[in-house]
Amino acid sequence: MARDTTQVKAEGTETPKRGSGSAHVYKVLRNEIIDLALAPGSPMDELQLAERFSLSRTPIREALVRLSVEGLITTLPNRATIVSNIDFLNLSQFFDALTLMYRVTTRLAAGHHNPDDIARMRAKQEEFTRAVDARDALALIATNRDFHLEIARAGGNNYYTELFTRLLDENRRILRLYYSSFNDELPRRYVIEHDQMIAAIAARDIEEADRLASAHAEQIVTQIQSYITADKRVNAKLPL
Amino acid sequence: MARDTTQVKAEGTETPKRGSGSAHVYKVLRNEIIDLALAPGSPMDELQLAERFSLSRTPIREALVRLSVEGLITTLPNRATIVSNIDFLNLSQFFDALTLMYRVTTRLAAGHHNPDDIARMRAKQEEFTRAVDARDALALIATNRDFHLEIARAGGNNYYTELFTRLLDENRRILRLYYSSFNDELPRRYVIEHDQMIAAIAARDIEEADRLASAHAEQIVTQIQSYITADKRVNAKLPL
DNA sequence: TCCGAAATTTCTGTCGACAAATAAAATACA
DNA sequence: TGTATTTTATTTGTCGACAGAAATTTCGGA
Repeated sequence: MARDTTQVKAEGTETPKRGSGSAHVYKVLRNEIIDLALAPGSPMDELQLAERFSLSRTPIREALVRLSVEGLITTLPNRATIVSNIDFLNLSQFFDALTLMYRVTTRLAAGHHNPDDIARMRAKQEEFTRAVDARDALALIATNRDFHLEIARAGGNNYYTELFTRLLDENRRILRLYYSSFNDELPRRYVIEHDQMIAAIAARDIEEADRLASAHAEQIVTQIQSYITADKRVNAKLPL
Repeated sequence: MARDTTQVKAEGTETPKRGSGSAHVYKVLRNEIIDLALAPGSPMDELQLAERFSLSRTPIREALVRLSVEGLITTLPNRATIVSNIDFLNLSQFFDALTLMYRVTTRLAAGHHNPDDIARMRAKQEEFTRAVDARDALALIATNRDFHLEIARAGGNNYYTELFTRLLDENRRILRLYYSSFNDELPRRYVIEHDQMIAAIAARDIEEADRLASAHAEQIVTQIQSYITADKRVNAKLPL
């Protein structure tokens, strides 16, 4: 019973606040999808979700539409909507876009940032370092995402930040598949690379920031690729 | 009465087809927003739209959520949802992203295309040329968009195609403001540049394709900028 | 026992209605 | 006459219900 997720009580158990219903459902489901608490392919029954969140089907439906636009779920017309599969066939597209966004956002951050941005990056980097020290693979994946999003925000281009968010979330979903095979080597290197990136951005050295971002992206891409090729059950994940 | 758009009859007046209601509303509204038939800031009354499309509020609402996620409309909580303003303050973000997508998609097309792709590009380019010959500014804007989207599709990266679609639609919206001030010079040049781009892509000359895409983007950006600076009523469009 | 058609069930898409929240109008007061 | 407050009206957010489509089950025939 993969869909038997724990009941979610409305936060505070007080005023559920008019209009917040669908937003709440959206956030919860989104996190569950990204964290793979809801497996790709698992059905999203509206009636079941309505019961779980103690809401009518209408706000549930609104949340599902939002998720659908973002590509996190797929709706079969007149049939069940399911959690979107991770598309292992188009991974190269994904890697290409991810690398480009790493580079572009880092470049922009190097050019556009203000002191507050650097402070925020350092804070996120500290969280990331803590996750590495604690050998908490899940927190590591999440904080790494947040760190790079902070750079994107500092870059100040919303079009890039939005696409990058999507890509990093998808990345988080993929990495989540392999979190058990994490070793200690790579994360250590990531900590160092992150520090270098912050330094280059703070120094407004665009070319150096770009170089570091490229190398960092390369690391992550090859890491994922090695996980995938090492996975003997790869055929189990290929959507047919 | 800017919102008094012509009544839309269900296509064919036959079977409205279950499940197509909201999709239809979405498409129609999307086009009207992009074509500026619905002016930025104009309210999207659900009841009014329901009456206009002869539907209940539910499918209307679903379409509005879709548009909202794409940023085409803005929803004030518990209040009217309005057509999003064109953000003249963040134009540089827009130009930056547009230029990058022009370049990246053209590069990918030069590397990934197959013969069918070239044929499709030529077809779109022919439509564009016809619009230029007919001095039809509106068709010119639309067919230019379609031409470049065809290149993006040939490139084969859905992440880029999606972002590029958004950017080109936003561009179409901006250009629509200035269609009356179009002269004959620039479109002629665009026809030539488009032909050169097709040739470079067909020859799989990635660097040349990139160079042409950059130049093309530069043209368009400076064109828009000159329109904006020449517009004395610029303050009327600044969202306050 | 196995296969195909009919019946049933399940779930989505749509509808009309009600309640909360905001905006607009009306009223009271200085 | 101008401003603050109450009242009304409009509009969104949510709900329960119904009808159509698919999937599932049941039933009949070979």
